[in-house]
Amino acid sequence: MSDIKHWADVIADEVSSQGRKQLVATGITPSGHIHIGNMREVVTADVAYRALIDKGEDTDFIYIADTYDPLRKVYPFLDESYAQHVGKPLSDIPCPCGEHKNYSEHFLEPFLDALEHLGIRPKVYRADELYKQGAYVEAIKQALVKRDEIAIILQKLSGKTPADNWSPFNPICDDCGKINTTVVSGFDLDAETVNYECSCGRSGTVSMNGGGKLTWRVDWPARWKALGVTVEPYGKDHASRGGSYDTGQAISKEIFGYEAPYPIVYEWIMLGKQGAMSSSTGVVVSISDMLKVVPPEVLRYLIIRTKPEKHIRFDPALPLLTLVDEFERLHSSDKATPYDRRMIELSHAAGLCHTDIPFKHMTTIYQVAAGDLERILEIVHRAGYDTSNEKCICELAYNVGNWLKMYAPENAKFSVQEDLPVSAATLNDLQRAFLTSFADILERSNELSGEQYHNLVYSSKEDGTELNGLIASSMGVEPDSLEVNPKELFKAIYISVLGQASGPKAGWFLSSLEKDLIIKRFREAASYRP
RNA sequence: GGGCUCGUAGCUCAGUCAGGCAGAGCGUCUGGCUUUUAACCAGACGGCCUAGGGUUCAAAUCCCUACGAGCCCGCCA
Repeated sequence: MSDIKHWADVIADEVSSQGRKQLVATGITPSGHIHIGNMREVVTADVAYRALIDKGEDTDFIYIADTYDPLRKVYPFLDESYAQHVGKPLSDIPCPCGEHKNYSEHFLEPFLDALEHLGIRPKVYRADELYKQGAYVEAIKQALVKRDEIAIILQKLSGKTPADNWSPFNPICDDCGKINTTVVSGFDLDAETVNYECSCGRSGTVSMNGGGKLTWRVDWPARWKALGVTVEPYGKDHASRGGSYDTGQAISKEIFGYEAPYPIVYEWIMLGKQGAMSSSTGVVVSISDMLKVVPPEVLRYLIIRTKPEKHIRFDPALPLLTLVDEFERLHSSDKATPYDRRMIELSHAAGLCHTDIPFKHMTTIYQVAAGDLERILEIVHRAGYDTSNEKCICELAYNVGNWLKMYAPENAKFSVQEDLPVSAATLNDLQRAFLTSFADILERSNELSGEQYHNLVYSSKEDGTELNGLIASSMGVEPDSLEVNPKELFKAIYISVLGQASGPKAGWFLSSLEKDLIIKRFREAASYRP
C-alpha cells in the first residue's frame, strides 16, 4: 500500500491552488498551563504547513496568542487575589510569578520555548498587540455598522438570539479595566472610537486601536480576513453545527467578504483511562513535563501518526515506552514504507539527537547504574553501543530517569530487595545447588567484573569447570549426568535478589552489587524452605 | 432534546474521501542466534471490519437505522 498518503499531504493537496499565498494559522489562549492537548493544535498546524511547503506552495505559518481575552475565572492554580482581575484582558493582568511582563506572558513563554524544541517556528502574534496596532480597525468598523446582520447570522446558525444591547465589539473600561462588563452606546467611524457604559458606573470612549476587542465569534473571522488565513486547525468544540466555525464562516463571507480557511478539525487527547485532557478537571500532562521524558520527535510522532479527527489515547506509563520504541524502530528500519518515512520526516524536530540505544534498554541500564551517569556510560560502552555522542546518551538518560521517577509503573522498575523475597520458596533443587555453589566460589574470589560474573554463570553447564563440579556434588550426581539450563539459573538469581523471574543483564547487574550481599542472599535463598 | 466525531486482531491504530483478496506495530506462542535475560533475528497464532437493513457484479469503504464511546450546543476555543 504505497499509495497511502499521510493526512497532512492530503490536506496540502486539497488546499493548494495556483498562485494563492497560503497562510496556516493557529492560536491558543494562554490563560493557564499549556498541555499536550493544546499541543495537538500547533503540531497539526505545523504539519500542514510543512506539507504545503513540501508541495512547493508559497506558505506562511502564524501563531496568534489570544492575550486580549479576558480572564474567565480564578483558576485553581491562582490565588484569591486574582478575583479582582477576572474580566480583564490577560495582557493587562500581573504575572503570577512576578518574573514576566504580564499574566499571558507567564504561560506563553514556556510554551514558545517548547515550540522551539519541537521544531515549530511560526511567526508569533499577540492579540493585544494586533489590536493596538490597528490591524482590526477595518473589521471593527464593518462589524459595528453591520451589527444587525451579524446578529441575524448568529441567531440563524446558533439558534441563540443576541441580547438587544449586544455588540460585536467589547470595549475595555478605562476605569475598572474589564472587558466583559461594558455595553456599547455608540461609535464614531471617522474618529475610530467607541462609546460605552460599564457596569462599574463608568461611561467613556475608547479607541478602536486597542481600546477593546471583537467578541470571539466575530474576532475569529475578522482575523482570517485581516491576516489572510487560508488553513486553520481547531478543536472539535468549534466544529459542531452552529458552533463558532459555522458562524465564523458565514460572518467571514457575508460581512467581511472573505472565504473561511480550510478547516482541520481535531479531536482531544485522552489521558490514559482518565478521559479527556482538560485544565479544568486537572487531567493534564504539561508539555514541559513531557519534554523531560521523551525526545520532541516522539511527541510530534504521537500526534502525527493519528488523523486529526480521531482521538489519541495517551498514556505516559508503559504505553509511552512502546511509542518511543515504535518510533525508534521506524527511524532505523530499512523496511520502512514511504508512508513511514514520511511520518518520520514530519516528526523531525529541532536539534536531532540520536543514539542507537533503545529507550527501553536504557531503563534497565539506568536502574542498574542507579542513575549514575559515569556508570551508565561505562555500561553502555561495555554493551558495545556507540559512545561517541556522549551528550545524546546523557540526554536519553535524563529522559529515562525522569520517566522512571514520574510515570514508570512498578513492574518496569526493579530494586534490590532488602530481605529475601518469599518467591525464593519456588526454587528447585538445581537452582538451590547453583546458588550455594556460586556463593562458595564468590567467597574465595576477588571482586569480579560484569563479564566475569556472566561467564561464571555459563561455566555451570560445561563439564570440568569448578561451578559445574560443585553443583553436581551438591546435588549428589555425577557431573556427566548433570543437565544445566542457564536460563533457570538466571531466574534463580533474579528471584533471590529482585523477587522477580527476570531482570537486567545478570552479569553486569551482579557486578553492580556488593559481593558480600550476593553471597549472603544466595545462601539464604538456597536454604529457604518455609 | 439537537448536532459533530469515532467504532477494524488481545492492545494502539492504518485502510473509508475515489467500492475490487482484511493490513501494520505491539503483545502472545514457537523456533533461531552454540555469551542465551527486559537485546537481536525468523515464523506462527490472531478478525461476523460494533449490529441490522439497503444500493451494487462486488461494501470495512456508499445510503438508512440501532447500539456503544467522546465532545459541542451556557457567545465561552
